[in-house]
Amino acid sequence: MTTSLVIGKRTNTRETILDHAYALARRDGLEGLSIGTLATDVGMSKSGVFAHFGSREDLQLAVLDAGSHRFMAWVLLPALKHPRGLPRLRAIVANWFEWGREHQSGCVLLSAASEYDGRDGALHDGVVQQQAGWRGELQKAVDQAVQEGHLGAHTDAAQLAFEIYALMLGLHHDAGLFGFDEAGRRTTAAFERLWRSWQL
Amino acid sequence: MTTSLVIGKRTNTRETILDHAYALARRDGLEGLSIGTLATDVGMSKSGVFAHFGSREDLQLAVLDAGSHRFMAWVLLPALKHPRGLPRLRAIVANWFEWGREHQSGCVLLSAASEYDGRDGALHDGVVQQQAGWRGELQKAVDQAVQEGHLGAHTDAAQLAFEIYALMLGLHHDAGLFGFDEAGRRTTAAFERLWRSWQL
DNA sequence: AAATAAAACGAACGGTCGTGCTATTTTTTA
DNA sequence: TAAAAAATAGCACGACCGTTCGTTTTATTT
Repeated sequence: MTTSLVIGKRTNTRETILDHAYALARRDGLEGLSIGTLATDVGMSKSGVFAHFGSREDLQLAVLDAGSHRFMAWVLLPALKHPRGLPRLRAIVANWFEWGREHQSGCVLLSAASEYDGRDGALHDGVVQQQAGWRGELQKAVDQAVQEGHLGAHTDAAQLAFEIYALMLGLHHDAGLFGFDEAGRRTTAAFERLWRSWQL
Repeated sequence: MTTSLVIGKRTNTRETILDHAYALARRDGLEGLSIGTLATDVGMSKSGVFAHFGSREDLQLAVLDAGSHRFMAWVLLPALKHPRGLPRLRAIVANWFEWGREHQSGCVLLSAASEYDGRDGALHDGVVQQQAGWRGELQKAVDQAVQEGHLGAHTDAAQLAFEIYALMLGLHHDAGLFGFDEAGRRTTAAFERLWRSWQL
């Protein structure tokens, strides 16, 4: 009677652990994530959880990776159904905005960026790689909008990507401290001005 | 033979401790600040340091306050020598930019904002109060620029303050991850566009 | 059903954490 | 200079940290 899921038990509980770890890291950051708390939360023993990752750092890296995948699945993938150019770019921003609403009580990727920007090590490298990758995707979307003629041919894609990112940082910041509603209004207004100023 | 500094020994060493604590918190955040490490760093016993604050939370609050004062002394105060309006506003931004250069390896206020935005307690309240206060100062400077006729009368001061803040978040973010030089260029370019678009 | 492999547990390790407490040293006051 | 007060050190506490290891349970294979 071999039920034998193709995924295997190991992969399965590992996924469960990562779910809980991701949730905990949203509140306390990757640096605040402890194996003991995580084990209690997931209903396992400390050593049982530990065995799945081999070290705390590997756990943190796995959570970072999980966060990256979730972000892409939420923000980038759905936007690919929209036509290349400005429609897709605006879809990315809209999805990102909703991601911000969902994660106003803490985003793993963003807190990781500020936790590890100053030091070195595997986590720093992972964060830089993740951030550079996402910035690249964003820049690519801008580039396509230029190619499609939706933005001026002289547009500096890296510059616009930076400004888009800065506005989303403003959204997360203000949403976390002062509430999402007002932060969302300000961000929306800023984006309207942004599109207008780059379309000419 | 009473040398008797007016400041008193207590205030004096407390200031020394806060200096070291501030430096440590720049790298590890307020949450990563530990009394043992701090005591070693300042060359005192753990309990000796502890006695100056009564609790770790009070120490963290004191460091937050110290950071706030340093920021104001660096960014706002020197700008007050410039004439009200756009000159002073631009001076604020310029000083803030230089503050960013100096603090690219971690800013206590900014990391505190992302550390405590999600939870509650005295530190959360302190961070919100500090951030709201600074945003208020920024908004006031914008308001004055409107009154002086340097910005259009229809200018939404809170909106412009938000966008200025967002760009500085972008600067800190990119400087920490990708280096200050490119981040500084992008931020400068973004500000040029920003001033132009609000001056009309 | 028996043998084998995988997974989770439980206890313990050396460390560090924040925090009390009492003693000792240093500074200030008289 | 002696007495009073303030500042610091030293030590211990319970709790939690990441990690290791041997045992026990669970799942897979023969």
